[in-house]
Amino acid sequence: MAADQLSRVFAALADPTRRDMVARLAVGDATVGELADPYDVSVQAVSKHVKVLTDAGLVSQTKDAQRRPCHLEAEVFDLMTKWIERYRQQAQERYDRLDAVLAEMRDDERPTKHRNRKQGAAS
Amino acid sequence: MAADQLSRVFAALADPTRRDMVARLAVGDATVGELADPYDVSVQAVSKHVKVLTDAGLVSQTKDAQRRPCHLEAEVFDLMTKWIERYRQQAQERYDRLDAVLAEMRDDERPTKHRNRKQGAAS
DNA sequence: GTCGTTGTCAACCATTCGGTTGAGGAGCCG
DNA sequence: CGGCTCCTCAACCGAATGGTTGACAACGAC
Repeated sequence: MAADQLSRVFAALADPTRRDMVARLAVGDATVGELADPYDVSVQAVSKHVKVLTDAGLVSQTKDAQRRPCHLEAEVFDLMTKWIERYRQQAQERYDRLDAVLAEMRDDERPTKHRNRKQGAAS
Repeated sequence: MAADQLSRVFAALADPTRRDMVARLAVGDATVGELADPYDVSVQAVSKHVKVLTDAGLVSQTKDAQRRPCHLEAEVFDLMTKWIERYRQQAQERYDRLDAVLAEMRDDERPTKHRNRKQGAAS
């Protein structure tokens, strides 16, 4: 199983239908039936999708008679954003520094092809 | 198949191993073998992971003799961030100004029964 | 109470996924 | 050339996924 929350969140959003549901829920809460409406799949399938979103912490459900209004939880988005930003920044940084590194390498060696690969082990 | 890029990106990052690889690549480029090193899985499995990341646009590979140095592509992160931010903001907004306003706006639609429900409808 | 609505659970099916092993292509080195 | 390294492709396997249908619990409406 996906185990950790981040995995569950990403997995949940990997499905276009579920992303679409999130988009809809961003506008306002909706019951399972309302969520199911735009799609030609069965209500059970939608119920499953909602469960996936709920397990991921993206959605919470309350009770309203037989209905189960779904509410979008904004906090989990921060979890993703944090992860993404972290590595995006590192990658960007590294990219920005690339010129310097390349210049140095260029200066250091002539095109003897590879001699000492691996800039991989940085820091 | 997942079809669109956003789906592929999210699906790619849904796997902890692949997220880990991204984390590693954020530090610096690495060959497939170097990527495989920390894990107890076969090189072929890692190669598959790299392919998934590549198909998602998160990673690019170049040629260096037999090696295939992997490079993290920062741009795709923006695609995700954009999507996330969009709906996070909507959800947050909606949360901030509470249901009262929307419930009022929506009070007129009320289909014959149960008027009690929240602001479920989206156009 | 009975009926209709709403949603979930369970079982099943086809496909996908992450892993394996085996084969082999590409490229350096001796 | 032959051998070694690095990596990918192909086939296979078990588990998870997304969908279906059928049953049924919960609840309001009559």
